[in-house]
Amino acid sequence: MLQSKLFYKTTKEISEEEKSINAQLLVRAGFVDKLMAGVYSFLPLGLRVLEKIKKVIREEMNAIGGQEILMPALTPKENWMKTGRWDTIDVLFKMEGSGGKEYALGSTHEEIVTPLVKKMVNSYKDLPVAVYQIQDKFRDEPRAKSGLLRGREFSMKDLYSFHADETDLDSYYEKAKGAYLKVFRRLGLDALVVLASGGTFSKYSHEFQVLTESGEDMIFYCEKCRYAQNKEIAEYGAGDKCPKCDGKMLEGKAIEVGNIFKLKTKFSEAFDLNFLDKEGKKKLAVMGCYGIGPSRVMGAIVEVSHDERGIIWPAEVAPFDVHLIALFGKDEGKNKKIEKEAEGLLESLQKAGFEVLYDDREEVSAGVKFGESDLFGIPLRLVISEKTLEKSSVEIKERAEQRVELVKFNKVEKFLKK
RNA sequence: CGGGGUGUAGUACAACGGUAGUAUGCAUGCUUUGGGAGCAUGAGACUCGGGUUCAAUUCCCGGCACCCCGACCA
Repeated sequence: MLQSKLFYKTTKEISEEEKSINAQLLVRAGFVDKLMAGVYSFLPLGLRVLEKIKKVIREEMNAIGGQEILMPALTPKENWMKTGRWDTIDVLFKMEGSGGKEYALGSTHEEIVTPLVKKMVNSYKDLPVAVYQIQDKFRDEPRAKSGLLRGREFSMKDLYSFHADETDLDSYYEKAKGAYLKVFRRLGLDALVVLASGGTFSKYSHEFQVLTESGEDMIFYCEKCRYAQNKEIAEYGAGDKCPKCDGKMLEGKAIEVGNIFKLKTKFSEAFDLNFLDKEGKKKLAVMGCYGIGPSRVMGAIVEVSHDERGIIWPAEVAPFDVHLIALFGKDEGKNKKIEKEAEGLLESLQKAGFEVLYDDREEVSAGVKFGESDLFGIPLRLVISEKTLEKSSVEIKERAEQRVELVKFNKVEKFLKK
C-alpha cells in the first residue's frame, strides 16, 4: 500500500475533552473517525486491525466446531415478546416501520438464533451444534464512553451452542473458555478468567478481563494463581487470602473483553426448541452463549499497548507487518536511487508474504514520517535514505524498541524472517 | 437517568456587551529534507431557540451535542 494514496489524516493535537487514550490515539492516527458518542467509522488502517482481530476469533471459533452464519440486525418485535425482553432490555433500540410494525435493532441474538436452530434440530442426533456470527450490535447506552470501549453500535462475535444435556454443555463451555484464552493470547492481551454474576440465567458466568487503569470493572485477582472474581460477587476484599491457593487477592480495574454464559433452557423453553432423545422422549435443548467484542478489543489493545508517541500493535493485529519509509533529499539522482531501492524492497517483501505500508511521499519531511510511523504502531520500521544507500543497507527498527540496526539489502528478508 | 464541565476557522486554543485573534492544517510560490521545517500571499469560525439590552459570540433561561463522575451494563 502506498502511503501517498492512503485514505487517512493524522493530527498532533486532539481536544482536551477527549480523555480516553484509545480514542485519542486511534483518532489521531487516522484509524477511526467519531461520528457521535460511541459510534465510529473504521478507516482503512483501523479496518485492517479490526479484520485481523476478527480473523483470529474466527479461527479459534472454527477450531471448536463453531460454524459462522450471519443473522439480521433488524429484528421483529414478536421474537422479543416471546421472551419478555421487549420490555426488560432497556438499551434496546426500538423503531416503528410502515403499518405500525415494530422492530428492534439486535442488541444480542438469542431471540433470533433459537428459532433458527429449532428448524435444524429434531433429534438428539442433530446435537450438539454451535453457530456464531460477527456483527454490529446496537445498544442505546445511557452513557457511551471511553472511545471504542463502550459504544452504541459496536462489533460483536456471538456464539451460541446447543446441547442434549447439561453435561455436554459443561464440557463445551470449558472448551470455549480455552478457545477464548487462546484468542486473547494471540491478540496480545493478558486476560484473566473472572467469575462473575450469571445474570438471570444461572448463578455464575465467566468474564475475560484485561487489567488496566482505564477499565470500568473492578475485580479481585490472586497475585499467584490468577484466580479472579468480579467485585459484584466477591465476598472478600483486597489483601484477603485466595480461596484457591495461599496467594493474596489484589484489587484492580479491568476491561471486560469477553463473557461466556450457560443459558441452560431459558430460550429453548421460550421458543419450544426441543428434540427427541434415544428413547423417543421430548427434551429441551440446553444452551450456552459466548461473546467477544472485536471493536472493544481493539480499544483495549491500545489502552494496554502504547507509549507517549503512539500505538504499539501486537504482530497479529497490526494493520501492516512493515512500515517502509523512503527519505528523499535534494539530489535528484540520489532520490531516484532511493526510490528504486525502496520499490525493489517493497516488491520482494510483498512476494515474501509481508504486508507493507510504503511511505513514498517525496515532499514530506523526515520528522513527519517518523512521527506518523510511531503513531501508527506498525511493528517494524524500515528506512531507506541517502545515508543507508551509501552502505547498500536499510535501517530496521522495532516499534517497541529503541535499537536501530543497519542491514544489507540482500539480507533484509532473511533478517525479517527470524 | 442524576451531578459537574465544555460548545468560537478543518483541528487545537484565546479574547471580547459594539471591528473576533494565535497556532496548526489547507491553497499558491520560493527555500528546505534523519524526528511533526522556513518565508510570503490567500481562503477559512462565534451550537440552536428564547430573554435582558440601543447593541449579545460574550450576560440570563431552555434545548441539543460532546467529555467526566455516579447509576445502569441479558
